Formats: sequence, C-alpha cells, structure tokens
Amino acid sequence: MESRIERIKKLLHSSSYKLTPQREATVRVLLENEEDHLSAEDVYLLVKEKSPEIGLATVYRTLELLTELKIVDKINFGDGVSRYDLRQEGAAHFHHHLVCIECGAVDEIQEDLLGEVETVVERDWNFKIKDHRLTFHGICHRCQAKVEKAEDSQSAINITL
Amino acid sequence: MESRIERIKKLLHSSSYKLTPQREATVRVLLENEEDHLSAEDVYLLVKEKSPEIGLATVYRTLELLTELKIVDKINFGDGVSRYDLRQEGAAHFHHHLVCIECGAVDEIQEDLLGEVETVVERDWNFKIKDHRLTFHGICHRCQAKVEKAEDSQSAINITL
DNA sequence: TTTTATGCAAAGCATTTGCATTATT
DNA sequence: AATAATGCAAATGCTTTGCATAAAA
Repeated sequence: MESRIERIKKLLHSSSYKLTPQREATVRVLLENEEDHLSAEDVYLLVKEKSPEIGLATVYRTLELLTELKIVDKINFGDGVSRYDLRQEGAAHFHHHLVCIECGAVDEIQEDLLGEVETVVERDWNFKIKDHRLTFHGICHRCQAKVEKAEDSQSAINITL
Repeated sequence: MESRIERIKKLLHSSSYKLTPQREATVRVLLENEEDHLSAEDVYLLVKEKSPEIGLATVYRTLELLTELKIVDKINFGDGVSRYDLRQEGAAHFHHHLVCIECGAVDEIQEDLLGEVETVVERDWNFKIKDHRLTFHGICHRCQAKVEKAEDSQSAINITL
C-alpha cells in the first residue's frame, strides 16, 4: 500500500512541484503532529530538530504551497498567528474546531455537522458553497471537570469549617 | 425612545469607561456602516473624515474596548486583517458570513442556523458552547448571475460564428 | 543549461506600546 | 489634584520578498 507521503509527493508532482528534502521534512512534521494545530514557527522548530539547516522562509513557502494544493488548511483562531492543519485524505470539507476559552485547547470534530444547514443556505441565500469554517468557543470537557473538582474541594472546606 | 448610541454610552459607563468624542465618532462610523466588515484602517479613514485629529492607535484601542464589551465582534476572514462588526442588540450569538471567493463580498446571515448542531456538540462532545464562528466560502448570487450572463453571450458568439 | 528551490537578511504590514500631553471627574 | 484617554512615534511580531547560491530536470 502506498504511504501518505508518497501520495502527497504525487500531488506535488501533478502540479509540477518537487518534494525536496525540506518539503518532505515539513510534511513529516505535520504528519507526526496531526492532532495539533501548529503555527509556522512551531513547524519550523520541529523541522529544525531533524534538519537544522532549514530556513523559516522555506517553511512558510512550503506551508503556503501545501495550502494552495489543499493538502493542509490554514486556520486562524484570532490570536494573530496562522495555524496549519493536515486535511483528512479525500475530505471535501474542512473539519470543525472546539476552542476552549479556559485553557486554549483546540479539539477537532471530523464529522460533517453542516449537511442540512448547507442545504438551507444554498437554497435560501442562493449561495454556492465550496467550503466552510465552523469553530465553537466554550469550555472543554477537561476544564468542566476541573471546575467540578474545585467545587468539591470547596464544599469539603466548608464542612471542615 | 433611547438611541443606540445612548445605550452604548451606558454600557461603557457601567464598566466605568467614558464615551469620549473619539469613541463616539468611532461608534458612529460603525453604526453608519453596519452592513460592512471594516478593518481598523477602514474605520480610521472614515472617522478621520469628520474628526481629522484622531489617531490610528485610538481607533485600535476603541475597537478593542468595544470588542471586550461585546458591542462589536472581531472577525478574521484569513486575509491578514481583523474586521469589526457591530453586534445585533441583544444577540447572544455571532451571526454567520458568506464570503464570495470570486468578488470578495461578505454577506451576513442573521438567523441562527446552528441550534440543532449545538445541541449535538454539547451532548456528544461534552463541550459547553459560549459562542461560535461560522463562515461559508463559495460563490455569491451576484457572481453566479455574472457567470450565467457570460455563458449567454458566449452562446451568442457561437451562434454568430 | 535552464528552471526551481533554498537560506539569509531585509522589508512589509497590521497591531501594540511608551510616553508626554490633554481632557475629564 | 488625580485619573483616564489621546496622539504620535517607535517598537513588536508575523509573514513575505529580494537576491545570490545551490539543487534538480
């Protein structure tokens, strides 16, 4: 079976780009950190661990290229840095995000929850949808658990008093 | 009846901020361009027309303040600039956007389309939703009409040939 | 040998900050 | 008088670009 990196190589070639060592190193970092949402700087530092000679500009250029080819998605959570996220293979749409306003964690929702909503928008607004971005801001399950714990110990203190 | 600007003034006062002439001028620009999605620079230029002495930093500071107080929403369509959008009064949630990839126009959807989706997310992901961002990328109704027109004239040319 | 990609440093932008001045309470 | 807000210029931080060098087709 063909590896993910080989398929990406073919995608690059089919647009007459090369998979140079620097590009490969960058893609590998993205593959190894698929569940994260790395900034260009993050990617740069991780790539540098194995390929110390790489330059930040090359990482930026590679990420831009991968974005153009829709191999990665460029996202922005409003903190002033772009983040890069490998697309699921064959995914027509961007996945969704859950951003925790307590701890900053970003979780992903791979399921497409917008099927019906998109039907409505295309019909009622006469808008031909090509892609979407959906992010929820709120409290993640981990922070909710933390608050409950804190409340528990608060009660314990009250009892002790 | 109380005006929108007076209500905003009260909101500022209730957090012990003043509605200075510069802040008022900024808010007025936002009110007069409610359907647009102005960048800080856009707002600055418009404010300057009536209050030429204002500084860009003040506009930034005012927009930040209004964002904190949830009077405006700060949005980012991925073009490297933040845009500011007056919230509908009493709106619990952010409205949605339709971004045209042809002409760049941004239309708004005031209706909340995400009721059901949010129920699912809160239940299945155990995530307490506080707000959301939903943007569709695609072709707006105006550009779709343009393409049809172009196709019509293309047929006409073929017939002429 | 012609094109494409890289690394570095410099440049570009949007945004923020320091600070002296001005307005407001 | 004390606090808060402003304007300007300088600083910051992310990202892009110019250009000489190196690698690939």
